[in-house]
Amino acid sequence: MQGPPTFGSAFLLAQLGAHATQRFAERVADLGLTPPQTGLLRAIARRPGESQQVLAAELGTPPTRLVALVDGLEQQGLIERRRNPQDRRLYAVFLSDKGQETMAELAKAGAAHENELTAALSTEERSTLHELLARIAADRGLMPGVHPGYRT
Amino acid sequence: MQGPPTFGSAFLLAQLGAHATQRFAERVADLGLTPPQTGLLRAIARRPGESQQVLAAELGTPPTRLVALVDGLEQQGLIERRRNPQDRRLYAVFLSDKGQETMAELAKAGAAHENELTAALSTEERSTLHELLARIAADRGLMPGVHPGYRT
DNA sequence: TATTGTTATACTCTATAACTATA
DNA sequence: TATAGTTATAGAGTATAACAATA
Repeated sequence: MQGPPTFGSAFLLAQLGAHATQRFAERVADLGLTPPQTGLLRAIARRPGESQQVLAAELGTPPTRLVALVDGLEQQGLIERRRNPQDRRLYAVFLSDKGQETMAELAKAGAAHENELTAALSTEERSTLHELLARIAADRGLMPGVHPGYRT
Repeated sequence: MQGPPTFGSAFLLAQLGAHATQRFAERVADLGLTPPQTGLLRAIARRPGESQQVLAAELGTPPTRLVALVDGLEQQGLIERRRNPQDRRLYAVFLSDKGQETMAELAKAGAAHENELTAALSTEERSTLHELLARIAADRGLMPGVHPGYRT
């Protein structure tokens, strides 16, 4: 008998997703970061100079939550808040040089994480997996690169 | 250029895993349950009459956390605590008739969840995905059916 | 003295609402 | 009056430690 497996792909996705999140958290903790902070850092790197409101909207998180995240990154000297002279209510958020370096380290950590997680698969199987996962993510309406953990 | 994709399979797994968890939580909320409660209910169905200590060990969660979970299921009349006459410190935990019915509804919800999540894939692609995910889960040392969310 | 289950407590993460300063 | 950012507060969810009953 084949039929639907006892633990289907939906459960495996939830299980592996939680595992992946946990392992990633351990890796970035070595850099002094939390997973939400890394997502924000990437967003700032992609669109430097945006206001906190724009960043919050892009990540799909309440602006209040962003304050603490930005605070943490700023205290570590990874980003800079600069007042916008045209409209002094706004900050423009930028990566510092140290932030750029951290981004490079994050890329390394991400690659190591990717390799560890897919170690059981051949090169061809890895690309098959990636294609299937990307198709599901698109079908389910998930934004590329935006983790649902931010969502309101 | 091919190379490593910007958002690799590790990120897609985390993203899809969080999405799957969220959707599943919405579905079981209709049955008045939380995801951790459904995991416990399944564990009790698989091994009826075990003590809370054994159940906690099986799920990999602190025994103190199990108390609230068991309380919730008991208050809904889905399970029964029965004192063990040989050792009156222990409870033996069983599914009630209503609990059996809820298990059947959970199976239906799980199947609908599975179909929704893999809607973008053909039958053959679904089995390919399942095989690859199961291989990764085994390689990463994940227990079949045990969600890392329980882990200490 | 050890073990099962429980309660009390604290900590983390996040959201909601109220506030300030600028416009 | 409206908007950007902030602070205060409260609510989940979970872990750790202390406790009562039984062995």
